[in-house]
Amino acid sequence: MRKAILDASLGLFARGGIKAVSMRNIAERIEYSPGTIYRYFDGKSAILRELRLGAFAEFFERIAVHEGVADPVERLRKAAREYISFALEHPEYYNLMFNTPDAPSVEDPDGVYPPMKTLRKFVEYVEASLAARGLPAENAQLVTTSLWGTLHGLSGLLLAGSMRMLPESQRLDAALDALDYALR
Amino acid sequence: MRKAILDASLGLFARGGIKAVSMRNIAERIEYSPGTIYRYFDGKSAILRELRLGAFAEFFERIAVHEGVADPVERLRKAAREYISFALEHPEYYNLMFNTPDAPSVEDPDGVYPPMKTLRKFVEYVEASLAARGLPAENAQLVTTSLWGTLHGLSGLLLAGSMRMLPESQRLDAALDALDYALR
Amino acid sequence: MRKAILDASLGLFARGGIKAVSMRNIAERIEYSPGTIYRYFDGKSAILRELRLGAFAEFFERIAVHEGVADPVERLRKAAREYISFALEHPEYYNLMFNTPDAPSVEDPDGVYPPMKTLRKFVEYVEASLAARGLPAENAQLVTTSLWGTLHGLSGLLLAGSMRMLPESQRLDAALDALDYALR
Amino acid sequence: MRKAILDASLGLFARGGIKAVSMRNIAERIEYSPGTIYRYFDGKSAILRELRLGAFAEFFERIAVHEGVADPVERLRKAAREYISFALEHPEYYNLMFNTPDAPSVEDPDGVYPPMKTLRKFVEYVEASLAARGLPAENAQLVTTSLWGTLHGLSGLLLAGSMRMLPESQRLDAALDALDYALR
DNA sequence: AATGAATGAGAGTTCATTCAT
DNA sequence: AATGAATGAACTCTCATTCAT
Repeated sequence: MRKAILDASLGLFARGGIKAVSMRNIAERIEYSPGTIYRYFDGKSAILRELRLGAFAEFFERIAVHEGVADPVERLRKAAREYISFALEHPEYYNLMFNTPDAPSVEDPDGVYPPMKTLRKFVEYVEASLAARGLPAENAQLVTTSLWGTLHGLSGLLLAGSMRMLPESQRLDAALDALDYALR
Repeated sequence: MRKAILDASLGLFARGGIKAVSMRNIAERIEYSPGTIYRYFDGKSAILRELRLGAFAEFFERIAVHEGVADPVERLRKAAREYISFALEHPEYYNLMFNTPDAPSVEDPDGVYPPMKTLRKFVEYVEASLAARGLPAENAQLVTTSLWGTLHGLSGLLLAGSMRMLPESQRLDAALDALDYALR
Repeated sequence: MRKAILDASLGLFARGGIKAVSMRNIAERIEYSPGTIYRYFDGKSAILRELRLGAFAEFFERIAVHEGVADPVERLRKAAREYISFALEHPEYYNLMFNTPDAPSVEDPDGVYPPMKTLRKFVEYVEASLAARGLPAENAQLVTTSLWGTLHGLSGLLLAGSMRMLPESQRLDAALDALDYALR
Repeated sequence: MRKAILDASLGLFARGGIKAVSMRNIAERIEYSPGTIYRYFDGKSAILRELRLGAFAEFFERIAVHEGVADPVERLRKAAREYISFALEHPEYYNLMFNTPDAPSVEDPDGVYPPMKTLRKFVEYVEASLAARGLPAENAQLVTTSLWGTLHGLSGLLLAGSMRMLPESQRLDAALDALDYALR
């Protein structure tokens, strides 16, 4: 039931952005009265918070899905592609995580901003990749920041339709090529 | 007078995000009545549209400021740094351009999404840089996409405070290092 | 127009207590939309505040109406009777002043709780009365407190219907006799 | 169990006035569901009614506690002081009895407004006091009304903070002095 | 005996917009 | 050119109450 509310909220968000997520709209979608929602959530903020937490969790799962790949470089490359794939497949999640200025901030139990978990995973992969190539580990942070910025930027551009200099069919490939390029 | 309205709107946006930009608030700031604004703009959307167009224009100016630099590589590097500087110095412009999902979309007279103009400038710089290094021009589009993504991503991360894994004092340097790294 | 709003509010208060004073009800009474009220008042609190201030002012006027009476004792006696008359004639004012726990507190420009003004007038009258009888002025404060308490108490009892031990016709007289008694 | 509900309600009333007494809040305090309360009471009004009846009963007990005092005048004086003490020690009861306009009216089984019982006790004490001083009993009603009014008024003023013309430390003494004064 | 689910009404407030003057 | 007045819809949230289980 909390699930139904969250689903409805997510659906509204996907269609009309954060402005479309109102208690009234949610209530209408789930075909309950507005007041009922307050049995399951403390208020609008609580809903958005949970939604964002869920998005971050889902995101992390997707990034870590190639954990088992043996070759560190390949593992990193797959994780990076997964990042972009996720953004394209779940634009509503991605926007909710990174492009919703008005959303209430969320902190996980450690008081850490949620994407940190994913970021640390990337650092780990980068370190392994550097080691595999016999490069010094000291640059791991730097390389990860660069990569992370590239991933975030490409995703943002793809989602915002800011890559319209390219025909639609080529956009994803272009982004992935750019990514490979950034990865050397 | 249109200017006054736009200034007021921008000020409101800077302080409280898009939610703070209301006709009432604008009217109060310029010390006119709400209705008066409609003499100069068709409505709230028109104001935001113009504001965004102005932001894109300003943005382009800043990026092109190093046009006169002789060394193509240095020119590119300076433009790239200018990108990030602009985002940090004018977060309200940057957010209005790229991080305001609810804002009405703007197209310039050619029906082109405004950042394209800036993007093309980058392509130009990249091509010159590649040529200067004796590299084939065919990769220019690709390199630019990668660079653009990185710039957009790093700016977004800096503005959103998503680089909290680093102490504040190091964030900008880290981003610039990552940028240099991406530029080789 | 502010007047119309205040009148409507007072009417609602008189009929149904503070709970009946809602923005919606006021709007309905004045036959305007709820939003319109906000052109004239900052909100519900502002309305209630003004209403209370008006009540206190009206109250003071009534108490001071016998200012010109020459005999100090008679002047005091008349003021005291006026107190009770006011409470009975304008129960909505009296209740708004003294029996509306949820009402927002009001302070006059000097930061003084408004009934103080009336209270000081009573002190003045009491002092004059004591002097007229050759009694020491040092007891003025004490006598006034006693008298004020009696007036407040009798008014409260009359308004709350707590004097039902007496037939209705005798209540006011009984209270006034009690008052005279208290005044010696 | 009814007790638990009433206790919870009283606690809520004490903290936040009548607005804080909601079925939801009560349910939360007793750690039952809102619906359960309806097994024990017909609704919110029934709870408040019972609460008020209890308050009046408690009040009466306190007033009558000096029943055994031999000297009639002293007995009356003690009862009067008890009145004010009770109001100060149990403001929640006192306010519920006399200063809660929205509360449902209560009538005891004889169809009598509950404070009548206490009032009659006062009449009794006053009559005895008059007799002890050799004064005619016919004035008893009158004297009692005056005294009752004074007690009610002083209590109300003390509770409402309307005696701010005096420093806090002196307020109670001033009220008691005024009371003694009224009692001659 | 108790719950959990749900409702419908109502609260205060803000908004973009219109329009006669 | 500008205002002041007004609207109607939207917003989040709380409430007393009911009722099948």
